[in-house]
Amino acid sequence: MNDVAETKPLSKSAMRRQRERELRYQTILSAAESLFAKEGYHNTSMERIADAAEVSVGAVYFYFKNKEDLLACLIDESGYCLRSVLGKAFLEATPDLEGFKKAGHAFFEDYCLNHSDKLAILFRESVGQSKIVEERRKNASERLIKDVRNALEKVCEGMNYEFKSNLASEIIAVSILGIYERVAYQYIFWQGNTDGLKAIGHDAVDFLIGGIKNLFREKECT
Amino acid sequence: MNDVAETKPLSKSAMRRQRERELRYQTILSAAESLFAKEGYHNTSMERIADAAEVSVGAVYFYFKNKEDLLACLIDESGYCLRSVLGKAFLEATPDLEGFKKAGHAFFEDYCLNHSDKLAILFRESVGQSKIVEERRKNASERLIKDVRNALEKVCEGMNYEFKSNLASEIIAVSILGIYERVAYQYIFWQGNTDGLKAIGHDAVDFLIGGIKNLFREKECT
Amino acid sequence: MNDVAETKPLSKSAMRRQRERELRYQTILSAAESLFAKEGYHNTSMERIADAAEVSVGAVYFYFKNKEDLLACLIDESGYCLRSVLGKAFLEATPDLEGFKKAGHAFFEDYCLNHSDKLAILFRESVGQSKIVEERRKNASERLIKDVRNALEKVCEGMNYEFKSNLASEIIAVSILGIYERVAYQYIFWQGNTDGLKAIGHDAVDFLIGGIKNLFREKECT
Amino acid sequence: MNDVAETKPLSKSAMRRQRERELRYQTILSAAESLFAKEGYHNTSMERIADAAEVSVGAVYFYFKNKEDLLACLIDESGYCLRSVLGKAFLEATPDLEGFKKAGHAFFEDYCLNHSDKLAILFRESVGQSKIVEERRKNASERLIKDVRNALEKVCEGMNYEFKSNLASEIIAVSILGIYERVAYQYIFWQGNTDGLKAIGHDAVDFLIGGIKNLFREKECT
DNA sequence: GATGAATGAGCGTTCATTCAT
DNA sequence: TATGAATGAACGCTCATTCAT
Repeated sequence: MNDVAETKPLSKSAMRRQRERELRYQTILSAAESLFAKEGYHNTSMERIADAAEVSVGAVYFYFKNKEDLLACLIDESGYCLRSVLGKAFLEATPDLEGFKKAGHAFFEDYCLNHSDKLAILFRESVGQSKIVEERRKNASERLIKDVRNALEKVCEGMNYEFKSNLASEIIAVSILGIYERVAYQYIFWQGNTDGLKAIGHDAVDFLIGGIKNLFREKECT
Repeated sequence: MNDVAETKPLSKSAMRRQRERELRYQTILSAAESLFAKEGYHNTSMERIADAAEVSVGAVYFYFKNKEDLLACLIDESGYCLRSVLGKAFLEATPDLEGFKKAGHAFFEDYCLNHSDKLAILFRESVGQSKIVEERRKNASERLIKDVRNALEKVCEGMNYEFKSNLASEIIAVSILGIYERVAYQYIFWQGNTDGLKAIGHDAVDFLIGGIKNLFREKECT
Repeated sequence: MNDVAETKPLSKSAMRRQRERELRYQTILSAAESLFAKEGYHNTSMERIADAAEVSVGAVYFYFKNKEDLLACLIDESGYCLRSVLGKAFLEATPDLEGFKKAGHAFFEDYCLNHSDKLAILFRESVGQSKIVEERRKNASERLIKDVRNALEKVCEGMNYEFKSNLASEIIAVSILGIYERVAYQYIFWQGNTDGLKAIGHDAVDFLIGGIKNLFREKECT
Repeated sequence: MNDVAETKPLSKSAMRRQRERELRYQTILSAAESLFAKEGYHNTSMERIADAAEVSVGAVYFYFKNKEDLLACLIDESGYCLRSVLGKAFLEATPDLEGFKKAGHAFFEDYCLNHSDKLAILFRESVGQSKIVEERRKNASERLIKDVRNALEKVCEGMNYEFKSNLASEIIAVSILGIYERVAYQYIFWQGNTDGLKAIGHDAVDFLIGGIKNLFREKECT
């Protein structure tokens, strides 16, 4: 695992194997993602995943410890993807609340629509499955919360605001994620209303912006 | 068949049987609720439920069609209980946003703490289990949304406000529930932070009040 | 159980009870017959039978020892009914082979069509169920065989024939029943061809008449 | 996908696996056959079959869809075996009614005695079990009927006979099978009279030969 | 006599996981 | 590395039968 030592003498065939390994890994993960999202975690057997990935059951176990691990990896991936989508939106925005608007729209118009399997994994299929899975969801959630809090801090600084309470920034972050999750659940999973998502997202973003503002106050002079 | 005639002469033994039936029903339901919440839906076998309720497996199947039905009934109960808690808070409040504050605090300080098993059923154990269960959750959710929207309408009238958009009242309702759910999940299920829930709830309520306001505007004069 | 002693002092209410008892017994038996024939013995639960007979499960067990007993009684009834149908045909016929023709037609045109539930019980639902049931079927079969052999003996006498072998009369009887059973099974249960049954029966009867003749020979003079 | 190319290079280990697979399949099927025949279909649990075949329950389900499938396969096998036994007898006979005599004797003296488990499956254990099983029995029956009718046609041609009616050949076939079935049932399953089967078969064959003749007539000159 | 709630052994079936090849 | 047959514990569910009322 020493990168320097390993990097050089990698023969061509070894490199090809490496590439194939990663390809296989991703193929299996994708197959699982799609099946978990479409059929449900418990309705998807390991054999079914192997079939869909066009490998043997044994191969799935070569790349993943077990079924739970497969789900855990998908949670990580889905969480990472969501952070990317939101992060990109924040980066492109001015350091005021515009970032939160952009991020909100990115969630509803990009993540929900273009990564709906990941959405399903993160907010539906991985819920209440086991200690380990719940731990992974918690971690993914915490990373997201941290990102949002960082963005929040920047806004604070940029606008000379402070939080009304110690907890405020965390509560804001959790609340925003709650809104994302539930609005998506309601309109994507339950109503399949993908067309109206832009308008829905618009109001949801307005709501959360109002919420943020209400936990800010202008910084007192010292 | 004559209701009046039939109602009265219900013999004492028949009445006792009726009572016992309902008691048994509730005993089983409670056992299942507790086990589902504590061990997880999939980790709880029907035999385990029967044992906990001190009845035979067959008895469980006499009162409930199957395991799924047990969960569906628990969803209904949990949803109903939540509506009661929130409804009571609204009733005791003035017809302005105070109702939403009271309801929020009721959720965090009453429902989350005194009905944590129901919380777990509604927001964790019943997620992503099956078509039928999801349908039941959706229905429970819709009833809650309707309640919140009704409360919203009253505030509108009482304060001469109107919604910024057609969707606004629904989005508000969904968002509030999203905040409830996620904040509860974060601090109860993941952090087990029951002591701080009052403070947490306080900020969360502030957040959602800000959100609501941001989707209101003063009614234009005609 | 002494018939003479019991017969006289039967009070009116006792008689009514007796009648009701027999009515109930028959109602349950009919319900079971219909359900066994239509849904299959194993697909019919005791509860289902009780429902159909509009009595409680306990009542069924009051009149019948168990499910097996219900089937055994139905076998007896079905066998008795078949004997009646065939016996009547024999009685109305001349003491030559005409009786066998009439009996054959009676089987296909009366028993198969008017007592198809009994047919199903006797030839389908009771097959291979248990030692006891099989014993009952054997007994029913033996009574039928005896009847047929008696008819055969009469034809022998009347026409001055004798059997080619000791076994002949039994084999004839068994074979005739085999033809009845299988032809009925083929055209009723498998093809549902009730309309063509007359023509079918005609050929089947011709076949068995030929068979009988082939095991007869003219009695040698002594 | 090229059959010629693919057939050859089947590696030795692959071939051995193939052989083992088929062996296992047959072992399980045999175990089931024996148990179904001896204990009855409903009294035989899948676990019992697995034990008898010295494999795990899972292995049984690897080779067969379910218990019903096991029975269905056994029906096919039993039907095929019976066709072989009868077919061989017909082939060895002259193209007159001798074939039907030989086939009859083959049934009673070969099939009934050497394949009594198959006899039990075909005529006892598979009766009235389910839609699917009944369908399989019907198919097996139809193939047998077709064979017999073919043999009948040949006799017709060879002896310049014709059938008395359109239905005749089918009725003959069905009747013959009915005689086989019932005679076997009576003397094997009910009386366990294996010793007398030759004599019994002799008379039964005489009976059915008489039956056939009675549905033939000499072809009219044109 | 009649009821129907309660029992609980037993069954068919699934599927995550392993391991010899 | 890759295969896929084999495992077997575990589960949901059924239903004939009983028995207190």
